[in-house]
Formats: sequence, structure tokens, C-alpha cells
Amino acid sequence: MKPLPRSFHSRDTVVVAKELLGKELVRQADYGNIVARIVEAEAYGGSDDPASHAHRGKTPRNYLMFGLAGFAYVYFIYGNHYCFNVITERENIPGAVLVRAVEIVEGLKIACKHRKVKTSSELSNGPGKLTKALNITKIHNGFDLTKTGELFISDSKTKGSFKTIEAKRIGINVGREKLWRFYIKDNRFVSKF
DNA sequence: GAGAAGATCTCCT
DNA sequence: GGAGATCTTCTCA
Repeated sequence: MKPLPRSFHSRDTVVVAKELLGKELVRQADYGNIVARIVEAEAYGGSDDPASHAHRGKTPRNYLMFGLAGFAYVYFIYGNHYCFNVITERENIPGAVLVRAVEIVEGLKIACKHRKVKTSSELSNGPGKLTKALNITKIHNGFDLTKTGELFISDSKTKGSFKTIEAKRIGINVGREKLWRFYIKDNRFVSKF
């Protein structure tokens, strides 16, 4: 498995969000490997996007969004959950893609251990759920996803054809009019239809 | 330093 | 369908 190059990520956030669908998120750990296919993603921009963390400027929390593309931006929210983002755009241009849902294609048993659920479709159909299933925490904040290691994104081996749906973003109160949420049509791992 | 809000999930009704 | 859990970060004084 080969990680996607930084040039893949350092493009327009919306383009990257769309093209991340079907790609594989690889989690390598001493207890085994988990491979998860990205089935749902949301684009978050900069100052022109009121829903984005970066819209009010650079802070110690969101500075990664202003940095080099291809790095992970993991943050803690609601006292309970981590959300996993991939940094996009060029340096000093804020942008990130929130991975909202994945389909576990390898390491299902390990992922099930991280989360106590019965069916695999409940395992990772939400931002907070997938980070738990893949055991992604704040230690992965700033992790380079373009290098083979504990966590990276690779091109998919199985290039199945699928239809991409554009929809309004979820869980936010501002900037909802933007159709910046993308998911694979008819995929049961998607969080909401 | 205090208060408020938040890109969510799970449990309970 | 609704509310609680629970903590980081930002804003304002």
C-alpha cells in the first residue's frame, strides 16, 4: 500500500473531499492493521466558511489548517468525541476535509474491540465513531498522512465504480447552504442520507 | 480566570 | 425524538 502524495491533498478542499471518497484510511498498530474505505466526507474552508474552525483566523487549536496539506487534524469535541480531518490546500490557505464515515474493509474484529456494537454498519458511521473504531486520538493531531506509518491514506486497490452524492453539511448552524458534504450513494456506512 | 459554545453519540422515554 | 454526558477552546473582563 502506497500513501497518496502531498500533491493530492494540496488542491481545492472541495475537490479533495470528493476524491477522498473510496480511498483507504490505513491504521497500522502493534495489535493489527485496520483498513477503512472513506465513504463520507465534508469540506471546510477558511475565512469565507462560517462553519469552519479557521474562519476567525489562526489559533493554537486550528493552526494545522493553515499548514501543509496531507497532515491530520484531530480535535476533541463535546467532551466525548474526536473528529478526524485531513488538511488540504497550500500552506497559509486554511482548508480541511472532515472524514465523517468509513467502511471497514480489513481488521473488522480489531475495530469491533474498540467499539462495543453488534453490526459493522454501526461501527463507523459518524465522525466520533470512526475515530474510536480506528483508535484515532489527539496524539495523531499533526500526523503526516503521506508517509507509511501508524496512520496514512492510500489509494484504493478495488476501484469500484460508485456515484457521489452532494449534500448539505450536518451538525452545524452556519454555512449550511453549501453543498460540501459528499458521500457514496447507497453505501450503508454513510451516517445520514 | 470564568463562562459559554461546540463539525457528536448514546441512552432513555 | 430529546436530553445528558463531559472537556477543550475561545472570548471577554
